[in-house]
Amino acid sequence: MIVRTRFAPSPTGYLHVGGARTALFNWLYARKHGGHFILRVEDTDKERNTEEARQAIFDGMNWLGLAWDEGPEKGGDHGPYYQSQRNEIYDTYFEKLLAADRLYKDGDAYRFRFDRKPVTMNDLVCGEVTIDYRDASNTPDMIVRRSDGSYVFHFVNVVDDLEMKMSHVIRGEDHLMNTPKHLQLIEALGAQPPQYAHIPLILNADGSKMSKRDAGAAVGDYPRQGFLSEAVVNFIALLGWSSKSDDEIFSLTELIDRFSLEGINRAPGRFDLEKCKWVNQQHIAKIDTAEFADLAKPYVEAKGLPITDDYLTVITAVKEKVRLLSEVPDAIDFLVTDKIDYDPEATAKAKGNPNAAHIPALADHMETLTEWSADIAKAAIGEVAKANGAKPGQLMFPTRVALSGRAHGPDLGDIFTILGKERTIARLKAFAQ
RNA sequence: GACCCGUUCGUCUAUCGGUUAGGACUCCAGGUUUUCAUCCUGGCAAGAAGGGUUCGACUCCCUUACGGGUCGCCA
Repeated sequence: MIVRTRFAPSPTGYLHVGGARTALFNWLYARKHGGHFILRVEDTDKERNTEEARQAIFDGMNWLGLAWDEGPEKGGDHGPYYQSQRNEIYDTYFEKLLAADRLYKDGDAYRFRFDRKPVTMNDLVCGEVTIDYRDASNTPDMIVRRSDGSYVFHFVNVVDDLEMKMSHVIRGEDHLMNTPKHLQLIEALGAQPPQYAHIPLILNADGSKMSKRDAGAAVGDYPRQGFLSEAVVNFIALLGWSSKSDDEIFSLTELIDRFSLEGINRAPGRFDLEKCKWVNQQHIAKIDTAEFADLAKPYVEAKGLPITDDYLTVITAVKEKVRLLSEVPDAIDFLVTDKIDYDPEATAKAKGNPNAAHIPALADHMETLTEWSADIAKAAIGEVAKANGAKPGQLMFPTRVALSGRAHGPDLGDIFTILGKERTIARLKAFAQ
């Protein structure tokens, strides 16, 4: 059997992390088993569909790196991949149900007559679940065709999964109660159902239901916030799935290698932005400097900062200091421009430090230097400190604040190297004033 | 309300009857870094409650509580 999975969003809003994770799990499962991953657009709700939403979903999928083997912009043997273009196919299946005497009119609409019996599904995540369809009050016959002649979700979704030869349907738990309906439809059509796996939903940090407006909900916000796509993929994979090992940082290919449906959890998970940032930091640490420099460049330019000749050196100095790409501009601004925002708290602390009194002496000493390097400049601190009966380390904090205006930042040696002798001395003198 | 799924540190999770209940994020304390960060070490912190079954239960069963989902001519 060839594994075929799909992601079937309706273009009515931006790509949500829950949807992204559903797409990811389907994609991973297909890749893991050498199968095919299909993208199908469920645009049967003409009222709510928008082109912007469709584009946002495609953009989100592309950014996450979840390429589809069949679908819009790609083609395939089971198209068209927009449900709005598949009406003739649905008509055929509708006729089949009609011929089987499973439909009856309700006004101008058509309802599907359920078999009044217990329906058991064998979910790959939830296990055996039985819904008793003898209780009609709980399971009223469902509309499959509206009075305007259009078909509803349950019907087209089932027809397409059959027509597109899906082997596995991995979807959100919000569909669990829909599955027996779909099973009934498939049985009435005399077809074999795919295997189902229902994954738990994603909640906000406080346990409330995550909606489109909540922080972290829209995949489209992540690039803007400075997340690496692979980190986001890594994080959402970990929300509701476990590799059953102590490892947590995975590349896309490592995820494919480790993924299995057995590792999916049953309880809904809460979205923890702090951990997501930590995962991002770990991924930043893993990529090489040149790639990091390229990724950070748009953020630097967006803030109006110049890309200096020594940009790579500057970037190297802060690579381990940031968790998000968007933090890069603030981390390097004092290195690539001469405008320094002196943090009041750090400045007060530095000025209050008795060793700050030696800053002018340090500047004077540095002016006598004929050569300049990180080591030479650091040695200068050592000498000035010793001459004044202080430890070198004690002079480093005031120096750091004098040069950067803040308490945290790159290695002092890196700062010396990037600023050079003249700018270093100028800043020391300015600070001492 | 009915039906379905679930419940291990604050959060994400490991454990598939026998463990001092392990790891990660966060937080705290040390150490490395002459500075910042990284990093390393240590610490705080959990089986919702009550009944069973069993020599033995976080693990299996029941009840209750709590959380989530579904009950559309939305998807």
